[in-house]
Amino acid sequence: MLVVTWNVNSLKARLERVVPWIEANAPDVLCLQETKMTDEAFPSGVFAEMGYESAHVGEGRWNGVAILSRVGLDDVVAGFGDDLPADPEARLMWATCGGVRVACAYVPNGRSLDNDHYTYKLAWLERLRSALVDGVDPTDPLVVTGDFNIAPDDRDVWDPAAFEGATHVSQPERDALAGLTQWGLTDVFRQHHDQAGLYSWWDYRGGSFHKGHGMRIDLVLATESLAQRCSGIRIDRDARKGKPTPSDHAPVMADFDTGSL
DNA sequence: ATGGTCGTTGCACGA
Repeated sequence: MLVVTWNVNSLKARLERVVPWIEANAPDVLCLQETKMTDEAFPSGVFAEMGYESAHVGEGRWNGVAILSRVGLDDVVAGFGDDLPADPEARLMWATCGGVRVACAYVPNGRSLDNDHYTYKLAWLERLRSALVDGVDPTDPLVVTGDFNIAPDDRDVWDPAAFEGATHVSQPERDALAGLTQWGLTDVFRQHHDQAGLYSWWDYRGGSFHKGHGMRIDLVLATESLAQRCSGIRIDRDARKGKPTPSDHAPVMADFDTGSL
């Protein structure tokens, strides 16, 4: 089962890149972030014509997440699925696809360490951890994937020194991510790749992609029963190139041998 | 190609 996460930075603007990418790569499950559209505008008919069921949790101008699947799409839940007041922003959804529970997450950016949005980011991650603790059996096959807006360690940042005092690399953010892994999730990319310099996001500004100035912030986290079935994971840098304008994120593609699940 | 962002019911702000 090929599971992909891709922050598309507006599905409306990116549809002419996303459709041919799906045709070329045939993901079984495709998790999208930053669709930036309402549920009414979500092009479910386009995906249905390609053989995909889909569900979308959107709010309009900002945020928005979706899950596309050609291996079933059941028990869709918007948000954290807990009893607390709903998150005001459309950043999380769940579905069961091909026997795997899938969570598609767009973690808040944080903006800067002294910003209220950074506090929101840390609280959001803790709420996700609590939702896992309260609602998921860690021995079940679960993948939590999406744009985490966190570089797990310094190998995941083009110049760690340039990010001192900035978001995405701060210890509280990395600790919040560690809270998820301590619950039972594994960053499956690091099961297959040790080296530094493998990124999933490059700023549009200043020719960052051309210079190799990126970060690995789009993650595929899996529970142990699923992580041990991951046969490979790669980042499709080609999707960050060319015209029409690409997203500033590349798709991350993880293969799982789910036949025995 | 000797610089260099993109997206939004935008025209300032978030990423």
